Formats: sequence, C-alpha cells, structure tokens
Amino acid sequence: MPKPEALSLPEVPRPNDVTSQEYAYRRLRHALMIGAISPGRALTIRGLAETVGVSPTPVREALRRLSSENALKVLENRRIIVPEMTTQRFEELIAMRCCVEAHAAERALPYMSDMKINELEMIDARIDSAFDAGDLEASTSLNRRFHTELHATNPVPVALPMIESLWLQLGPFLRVAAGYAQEYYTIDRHKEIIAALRKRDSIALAIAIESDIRDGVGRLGRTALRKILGEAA
Amino acid sequence: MPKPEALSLPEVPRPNDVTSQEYAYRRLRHALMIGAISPGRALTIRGLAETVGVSPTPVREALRRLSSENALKVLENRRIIVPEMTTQRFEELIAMRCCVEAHAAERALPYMSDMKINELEMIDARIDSAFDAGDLEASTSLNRRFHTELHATNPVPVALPMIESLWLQLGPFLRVAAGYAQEYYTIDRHKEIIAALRKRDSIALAIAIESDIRDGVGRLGRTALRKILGEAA
DNA sequence: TCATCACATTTGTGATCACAAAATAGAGTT
DNA sequence: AACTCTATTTTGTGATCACAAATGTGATGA
Repeated sequence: MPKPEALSLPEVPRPNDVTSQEYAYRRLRHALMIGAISPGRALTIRGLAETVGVSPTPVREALRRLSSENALKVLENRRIIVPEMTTQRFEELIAMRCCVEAHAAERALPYMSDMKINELEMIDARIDSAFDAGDLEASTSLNRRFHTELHATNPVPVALPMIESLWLQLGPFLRVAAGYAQEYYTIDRHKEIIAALRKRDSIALAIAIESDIRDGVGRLGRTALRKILGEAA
Repeated sequence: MPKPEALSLPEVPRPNDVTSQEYAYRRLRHALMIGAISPGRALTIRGLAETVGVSPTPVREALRRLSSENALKVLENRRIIVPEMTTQRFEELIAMRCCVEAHAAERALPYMSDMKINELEMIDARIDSAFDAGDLEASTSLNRRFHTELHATNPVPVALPMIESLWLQLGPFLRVAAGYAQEYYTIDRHKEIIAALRKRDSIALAIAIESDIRDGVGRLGRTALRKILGEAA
C-alpha cells in the first residue's frame, strides 16, 4: 500500500548555485502561491524531503522561513499545516492588501519613469493575450510580475516582502473554489493603474489599486467562501 | 587571545518546553529589538551557537526565521548581517509603520471594549511611572506591550507580524545614537490614542497613531541619522 | 611598499543518527 | 459496538560529521 498521501509540488527551475534549502523553499513557496496545496494540509519534514529530493535539514529551514512569512502555521504539537481560511481572516487579508499595496504604489510613484510605465503596459498587454489564448498559467505568472515590477520601482522596496506575504496567505485558499484558482489573478484593473501612473495622480492610483484588489481577488474569494461555507452548512 | 569579537545577547527566560531553535530565535530577536546589536554586524552560526549554548542546527533555523522577517540580511556570500540603515530606508520604514499601524488600529477599533481601553490606559500609566523612575528598560518593554495589546484586540491580527517586522528592522539602527536607544520608545502620544479610542473616532485614532510614530521614533531616528551621516562626512 | 600566490582557518551547507514525544493501530475488556 | 490500554510507527528535534567555498595569513617577489 502506498503512503496515505503523497504531496506533489510543481517543478521549478533549479540553477546550479542555489542551495538545497533555497530550492526546497522555492518549490514550496511556488506551490502555495498558485494554490497547489489546500488549506489545512499537514506537511511533514520527511515527506517533503523525499518529494523535493533533499535531506530533512534544508526542508526544515525552508519550513521555518515560510512560517515566518505566515504562509504556514506551526501548531502546538509542532505539526506544520497550511492555515485554514475564515471569512474574517479573508476580509482582513484583503483590507491589508489594499492598505499596503496602495501605500507601496504611492511610494513608488516618484520613481516611476515613462519608460517604466511603458514596461508595465507591455506586461499588461501580454497578460491579456495570454488570457485570451487560454494560457492561465502564463497570465497568472505575468500578473505577479506586473505587481512586483510596480512595487519594486521603489529603490528601497520595504513593502515588497509584506505584499508577498499577503499573497502567500491568500494563495492556498483560492484553490478551494476549483475553477477559480487561476482565474482570480486575471480579472484586473491594470488599465486604470497605468492611466493613474501616467497622470502621476497618486489619489487615482490608490483607488485603482484598491479596485484591482477588491474586484479581482476580493469578489472571487467571497464567492469561494460562500461556496465552502454553504457546503459546510 | 580571545576571539576577535564575542557577541553577547541579553538573557531571556527559557520555559522548559521551548525548543532550542525557539530559544535561539527569542534571544536574537530580543537583542535586535532593543538595539543590542549594531547595524552591519556579521553573525556566524557557530559563534551564535556557542553564545546561546546550543548546536549550530537550531541556530540556523532561527537565523532563517529572522531573515524572513527582514530583521537580518543574507548576503550573496551567504554571510548573515544586521542590515545597514540609510536615510531612504529609514523614511520608508517610518512611512510604512504609519500606514500599517494606523490601519491596524482602525481595524481593531470595532472590537475595542471600554474594559480594554482601561487596560491600555493602565499600561500607559505604568509606562509614565517607569519612565519617571528612570527605568527605561521597563518603560520600553511596556511600550511594546501597549502597541501589541492595541493591535491584538483584533481577533484576527493579520497586521501584528508585519508591525513586529517593522519594529525589528528599526530596532538595531537606533542603537547607533547611543543615549537614544532606549529613550526613543518613550516619547509617546498614548494619551491622544486613548482619547480617540474612547470617542471611537477612527480618524482621530489614525492621526494619533501617526503622530506617535513620527514624533517618537521618527524625530529621534532622524537626529541619529544626521549624527551618523555627519560623522561619516 | 605593494602585489601575488600558497597554505591554514573559518564558515555555511547538508546528510545522518539518536532520542523523545506524538500519532496510529490493534488487542482486549466491558 | 464502544472504550481503554499497550505496542508499533511516525514525526520533530538537535547534535555531529564531512565537504566545499570563502576568508584570512604570511611569505616571496618585483
């Protein structure tokens, strides 16, 4: 009889110079980000070690990192799980995304060159064509790139790790509404964001960012939540 | 001849059931938070292991955690250091604190009972008397407690780890202006915060929080920065 | 005085092992 | 059939060791 449950993690490229610990971290992080692991899933060190193909030591370090990013939760029994989602937590996460990402965008605005805005516009165009071509994986990946490029325009990107932490916390949950998992990253208001950037209008920028979040992840997340809670009732 | 540099970490209580990894984490974290380690300080695994009294393995995990909280920086050579502070980074951190802590306080407001507000007021009174008595360590510790209690009133404290990460990033830097290290935590606007809480006035609350940050850490930090940059020039 | 090269030391990394606690399974009893 | 207690397995934890890369040291040369 095979192991009760074998967790499969999507492959990610491994350059020659990355440590085992870093590789394990990237595999797990990517899996969490795209919703490949469901909330509540318990993770074992040895199990992951086998999946990733390294020894337990580097896996433990990767798990600690993810725990510190609040992507994983360490229970009192020392077992490590993907956190469960609740309506309250979801609302808090969305509200926090609005707060931090709007702030980060405003803080990036002074450093935003026309060239940079053109770059963002190009990425957005590629998102649209990937989406039209039905390539959800590409459009999801490009969407992340759009936001990262936007916030990383600030030469001192203090906000970036916080934003990524929030994305990581939201990622696993959106898997629960099966078909929505990929789709949710793709309903966007990037056109409005770019327009606000061009006008150097920080008020409009903050509004566009908030709309992007609340209309995209927010709406789909709420749908998913209703679905789960409905099923549970 | 003794080792070139032996890092001494302030003691922290160690309950029986905490793991070595958790203990190493707490020692280091506390040291960083109160400014016991200067920016730029390089940390070695073996060195810390000896200081803390555990083997290298748990120390490595503790270092990974702190790195993920952006309290430590992993260089390309894999050496781990306490990040340096710059004027830009300082301003970004302060601005981020204003953004996140104001948001968190507003989010906590609906859950704020009169009893809870009384608790906060009592803590604030103890801060004042500790400060008057010249017990800077106690007043610093109570100040942290004040903010933690405030933000943790929200039953789903998504903001808390982010705020703590920001405090951790600011902690080491304030040591550089020697005398200010402890003092900066004690110039506060807690009275205004409590008044806003009582009125359930979220606008006034956000303003009070921001004033607390900008008048306290902000001003002292800028003084310290000028001092360093002046010395460097 | 400065640069260069060889050697010793330090340091991060990761695999392995031993140990204890927790979870699981199974037998026995009520 | 439900419960309890015991034995087995699984799991997290932490120390140790081997290895390779980075760092530091010192002698030799221009």
